[in-house]
Amino acid sequence: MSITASPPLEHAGIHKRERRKQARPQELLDAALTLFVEKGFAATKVEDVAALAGVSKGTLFLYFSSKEDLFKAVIRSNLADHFPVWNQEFDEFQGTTVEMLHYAMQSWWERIGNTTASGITKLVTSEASNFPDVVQFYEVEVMRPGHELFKKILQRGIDNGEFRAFDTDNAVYSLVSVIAFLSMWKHSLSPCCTSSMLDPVIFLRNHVNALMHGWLHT
Amino acid sequence: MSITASPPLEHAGIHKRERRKQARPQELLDAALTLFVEKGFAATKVEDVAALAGVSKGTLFLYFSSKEDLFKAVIRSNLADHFPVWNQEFDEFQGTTVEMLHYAMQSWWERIGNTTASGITKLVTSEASNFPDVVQFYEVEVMRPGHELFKKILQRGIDNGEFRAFDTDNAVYSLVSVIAFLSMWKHSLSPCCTSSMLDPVIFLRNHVNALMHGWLHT
Amino acid sequence: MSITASPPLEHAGIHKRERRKQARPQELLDAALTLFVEKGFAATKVEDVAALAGVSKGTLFLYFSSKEDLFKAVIRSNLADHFPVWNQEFDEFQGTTVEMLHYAMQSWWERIGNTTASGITKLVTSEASNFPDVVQFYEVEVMRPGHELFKKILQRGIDNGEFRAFDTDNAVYSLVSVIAFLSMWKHSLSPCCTSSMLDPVIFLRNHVNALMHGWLHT
Amino acid sequence: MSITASPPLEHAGIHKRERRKQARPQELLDAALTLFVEKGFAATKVEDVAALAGVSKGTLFLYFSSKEDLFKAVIRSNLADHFPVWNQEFDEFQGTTVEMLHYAMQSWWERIGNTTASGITKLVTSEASNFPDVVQFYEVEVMRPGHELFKKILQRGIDNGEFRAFDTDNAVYSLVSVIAFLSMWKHSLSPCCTSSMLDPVIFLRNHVNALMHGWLHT
DNA sequence: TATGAATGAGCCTTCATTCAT
DNA sequence: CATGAATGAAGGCTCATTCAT
Repeated sequence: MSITASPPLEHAGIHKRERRKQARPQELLDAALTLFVEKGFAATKVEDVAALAGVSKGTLFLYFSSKEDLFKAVIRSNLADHFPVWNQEFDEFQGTTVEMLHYAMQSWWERIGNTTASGITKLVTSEASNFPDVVQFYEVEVMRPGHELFKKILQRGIDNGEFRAFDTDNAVYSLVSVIAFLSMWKHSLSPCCTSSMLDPVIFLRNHVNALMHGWLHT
Repeated sequence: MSITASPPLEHAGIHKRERRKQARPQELLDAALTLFVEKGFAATKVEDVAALAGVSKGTLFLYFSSKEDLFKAVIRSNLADHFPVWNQEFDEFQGTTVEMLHYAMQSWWERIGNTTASGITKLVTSEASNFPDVVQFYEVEVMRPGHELFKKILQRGIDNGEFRAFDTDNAVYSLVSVIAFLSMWKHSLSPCCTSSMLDPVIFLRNHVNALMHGWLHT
Repeated sequence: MSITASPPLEHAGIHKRERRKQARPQELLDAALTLFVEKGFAATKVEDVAALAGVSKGTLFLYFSSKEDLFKAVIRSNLADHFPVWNQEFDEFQGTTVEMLHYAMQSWWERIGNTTASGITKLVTSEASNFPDVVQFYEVEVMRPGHELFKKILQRGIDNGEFRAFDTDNAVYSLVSVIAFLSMWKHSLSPCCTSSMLDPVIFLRNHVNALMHGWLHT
Repeated sequence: MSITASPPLEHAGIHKRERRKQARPQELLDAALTLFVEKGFAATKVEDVAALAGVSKGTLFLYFSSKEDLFKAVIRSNLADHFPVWNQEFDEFQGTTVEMLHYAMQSWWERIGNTTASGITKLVTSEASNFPDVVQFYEVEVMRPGHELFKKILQRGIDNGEFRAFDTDNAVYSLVSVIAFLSMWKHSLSPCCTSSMLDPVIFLRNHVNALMHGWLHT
């Protein structure tokens, strides 16, 4: 639940104060994620992050040495944790590759996309040029593993004869692009666009279906 | 129509200085677009915008009452000019709808995507929640007309029997999402990601091909 | 009587912990003196003082109500203990006044100058205008007794015919100034000046000799 | 008079505003010197420096990139300018070396000691360990040239037979120490010590006399 | 007593905005 | 119209001080 899997604390030795101390970093990271995603990095004041986490300005600096450090920690703590799980799910998956692709997209939406966590994508995109090293981190820890995972899925489909052979590298971007798009949509456009309804679940199903009919043997 | 190019004005009785005077606002808008896209709104200093436009800080405020006003003007001035042309091209287009879709995507890349203009998309997305009214613009001036244009194209395909009947509203997003994705890619990730090669022209062709095979009659 | 040395207490019924408790204030004063002299009052953090004394930040405030209070206590506790001894030594001194002056200067260097205690002089000087009342202490407790002691020595020399009559008040400053100078030298310049060698013992001997014999040919 | 010897500005082209701009740095340096000497570096707020110079906080940062930069500029601008003059005066001096020494000390007092500039010595001493590079600068630009100048004077006295041969290196410190002492006295002790009168001019004369003639009966 | 997590006033620094020239 | 020196509100960060444990 927290970053550092913490042993049960209910026993005698741990006081309320101490329990707060251990929870603080995550509370601050959550608050920061919310505000960074909502207003952008520069437009968010550390004081507001602290307030949202229920602490004072000074407390934040007990746990993060600077606003930028907080930014990196936010990105780090919300990424990359899912890939081990997903890679394992991929290895153990029993159904067809078609089902697998649908499952992958839908579970992304449920676990990430429909969550504040997808704001990270928007955040990294928005602030990329101001924090090149963060982008490096994002590329290595998120983009590349994600790309590889999708590529493996597509290759599985080709290998077992479901799909005809095609350029999987480019095809991955056809999947990734809607993930990026829905991240933007959720955190940027949709809150402001009263019209323009879009049901992500249906959209994802249709999108994958359309692509796959193009990839299937005729 | 590009950022730096200006149509020859020597024929009229306009002196060089006066020409500069008239060009000022546009030069400032171009400079602002460049920097806002590159660094974000908050991280861009008006002084740098002025410097890039070749004028002093004070001059900028002769034309735009505030930094926020400049931001909105940047968005406004870079929107919506293309749709009349595209709508006309659509009406006059002679080939198949498949060809038409490829043409639409490729010409978007050539005229917008591969240009500073696509930075608008990134910009609006990045700063959306701080400027809700700007998103309103964008929705009315860009997203909605774009959606309608693609929808008309898809409907044309259905009407003339090329495509089977399908949910065109959602299908449009399968096209729009890659446009959004490539805008982000060009202005955020690709400048920082040394690896992860992506050829937009090939990607767009493959993407449309895959989708259409899904949309075609089997 | 030196800063760190503490007389053996084991004989009494005082336990180790209690001994620590009684030693706390002095340990804090020693730590504060060290850091105040080294970095100045403002640049010294109370947390560092506490850490150097081996206690927590909170403990420091159990003994001193504020950083300023700590500062004043540092000055107070390091002053004035030497003059009774020196006055007695003066009264009992058997040799010539020339010998006496040399002895006074050399023993100042050994007992004070070459010790953290001379940092007090630097400290008072550096922070004087921010703590005028501290300077009052210092004047009454150190400068005035010191001046009187030197004046008595010089007067002794005049009285017993070793010296010709001269303005002893001003002459005292010729002695005091090198004491002040060596205090500064030890705690400010010499740690930073790799070149500029100065041997205080030799310098003090030469200085006193010069004052007494002069540089001219007789 | 100012740092960058400025051409006469009274002619037409220079407006009031521009004249201020050229005067600002020196005004700020003067204000900073005053406050740094009076309260120390850390205890001085840049806002107070700006206020004393008659400008706003922001203006100060137009001319100095940081408080530390201002500190270094203060030290730099008030030092080292006198040595060329003094070296020349030494070369052209006609009288005896005894007269020369008296002249050197008295003119130091008039031109530096009795001025805010002597506060620099106190300032460097107080903040030495926090700004080691400043001390390096001070040693090279001030202490060393000063030492050499005095040494040349003493050597002149030995060479022309006025003085007997003695250790000039150490003797220089007998002169330098009173310079340091009077700097401290003026800026630290004397403002707080209502008693303890000290007339620097008389003290300097007596000090030099004593060093040269000694206190003993001949 | 001792601890150290928490606080928040205060300071350095930035930068959008103004205005005298 | 254009300039750029000047402003001052705002925000990141520090650190003396408090207080629950």
